[in-house]
Amino acid sequence: MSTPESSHSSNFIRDLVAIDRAAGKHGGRVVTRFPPEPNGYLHIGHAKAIALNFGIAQDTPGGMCHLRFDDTNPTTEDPEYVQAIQEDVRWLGFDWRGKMFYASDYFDQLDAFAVILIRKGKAYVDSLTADEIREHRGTLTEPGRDSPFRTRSIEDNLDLFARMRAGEFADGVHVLRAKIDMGSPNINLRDPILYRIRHASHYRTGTAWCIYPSYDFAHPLSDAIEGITHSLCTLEFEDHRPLYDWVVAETGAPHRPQQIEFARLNLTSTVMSKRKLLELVEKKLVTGWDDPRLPTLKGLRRRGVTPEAIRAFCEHIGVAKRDAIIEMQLLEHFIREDLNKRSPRVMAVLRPLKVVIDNYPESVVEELDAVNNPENASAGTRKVPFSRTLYIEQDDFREDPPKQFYRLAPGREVRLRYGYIIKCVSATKDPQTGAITELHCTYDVETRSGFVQEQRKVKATIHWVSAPHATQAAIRLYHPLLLPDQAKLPADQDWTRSLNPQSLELLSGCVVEPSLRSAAPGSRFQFERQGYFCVDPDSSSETLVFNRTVSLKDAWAKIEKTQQAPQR
RNA sequence: UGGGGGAUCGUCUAGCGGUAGGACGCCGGCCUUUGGAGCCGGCUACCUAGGUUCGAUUCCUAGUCCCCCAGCCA
Repeated sequence: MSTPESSHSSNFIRDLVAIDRAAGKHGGRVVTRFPPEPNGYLHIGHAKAIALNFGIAQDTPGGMCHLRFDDTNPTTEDPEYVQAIQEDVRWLGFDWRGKMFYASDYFDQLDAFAVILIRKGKAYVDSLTADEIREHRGTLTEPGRDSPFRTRSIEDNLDLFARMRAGEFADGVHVLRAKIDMGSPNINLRDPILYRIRHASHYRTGTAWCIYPSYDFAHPLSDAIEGITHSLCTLEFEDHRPLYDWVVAETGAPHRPQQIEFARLNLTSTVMSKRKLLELVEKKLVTGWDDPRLPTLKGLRRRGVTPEAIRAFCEHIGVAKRDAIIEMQLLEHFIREDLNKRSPRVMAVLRPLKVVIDNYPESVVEELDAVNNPENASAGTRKVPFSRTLYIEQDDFREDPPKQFYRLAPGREVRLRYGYIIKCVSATKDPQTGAITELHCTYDVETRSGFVQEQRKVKATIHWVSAPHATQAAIRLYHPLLLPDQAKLPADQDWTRSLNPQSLELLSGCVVEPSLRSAAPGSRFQFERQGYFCVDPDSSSETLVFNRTVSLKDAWAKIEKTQQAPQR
């Protein structure tokens, strides 16, 4: 039973669902739901919930997963978000198969359920102020006290609730509360609020209503109305579960869903809370909700991350009840793994250093054959122009090469990818700054790529771009949003102080091979030896703009780092 | 000090009374016209203390530590 029969690894929720199904609970049906409030954009934490809910439905014969907008708070919600959320869920590769709902569609039914509760004496209109209600609620260690209005007659409650609904009262004057137990050790059971007055226009129902149900009332009933069998949510709702069950039972709702909680996703070196994301956007600390530094799905998409990578990540991290913080490197691993298989390779020089091949004829241009993707032979080959002057990466030359540096240095040889072995003859320096401005090299005509007669080995192969054929580009490199080891600032301190001021690195004057000239926004490439990049929508016909999705693993960077770190 | 949850390699995660497995990461090697990819090998983990049992990560007891809850947010 617990052996995985699909591509999905199991987890305790899948196990519970399988057990219920085997036992014929809910008639053997499995219906889950993803219930966002349309008050913000989705992020990778939501992706975990989406993958879980839709994944279970997908893997269960006859299983369904609904998309439901929990839009019970008119003051925070916006249709822009309902659109964006649908796009994001679809982009991730999931399909609600027409089962898209809104809690606001249930306002009539919810209202009727509230009346049922009032009639049963299980709900009452409270006329305490918000402050008074808080005072009566007690504390974590002290029980609450009954409101003086708790004993109102059913008739009065019915009348008052009708007048609340009719708009006779201002915001906050009355509230409908469940009559449960003000002494409960579970604060959620101390007569929770079911309805509040809000004279606000709802983006879907307009001004038809001026009372709105709370989450604790609307959510379980929405689940029940839709016939949800397994209502999956995050851990912080664990002690709402008794209330969830109470609402479903006391209203006599026709169906009893089961709430199951799991730990939300946390990732290192980024922020996931709605509040912090919003703050970053509003204070213009990032460029918008789709800033590629953000873990929003829009941001990840713009950065070049694929939905396949996100799904693989979600699958791998599992679902459990213990709080966990997943290392960003794990996400990066799945991004690289996916991009490695699918990305065409091209050559691009991020920080160009001009190279003149002194013994190469000036007027000649050769078209060299380059492999598009060594992981995928069917991707074929392309021609890359080679000429006497070209650009290589500044990092690929060292005037005074350290140990284990295999690249170019005075008197040293290196292979130009798909081309010749060249030897560095001299380096020209800026007399002012001492910076290397130009390299002079010679090439060995015998060593052209593909010529078999000579099998000379060199330690390194470097990428390059022919100078006269180069296409200009701007490239954006992204670094962690947060400074390392700053995750735990004192709570009273401004968290934005832990932001990495260098999270965005803008490179201009980059050069890329000419095959990229007309690359479309969104297209992804591996820049050989550098990383995975995608064309940003900011690209224009004049300037190509690339985002680095993720770097390639860099063995030399590691060596260099350990060389610099003195032994202890 | 109320209630609800949770503790397994550095980080995630499996385990359901019978040699603690996998992934990421890290270290080393092989291979390589990407210091990429791939391949091979290695890496001080069951919170503590008792108990039950032939045998405990698993069951029991008592602790310890961590997370959540006092919105008319979700």
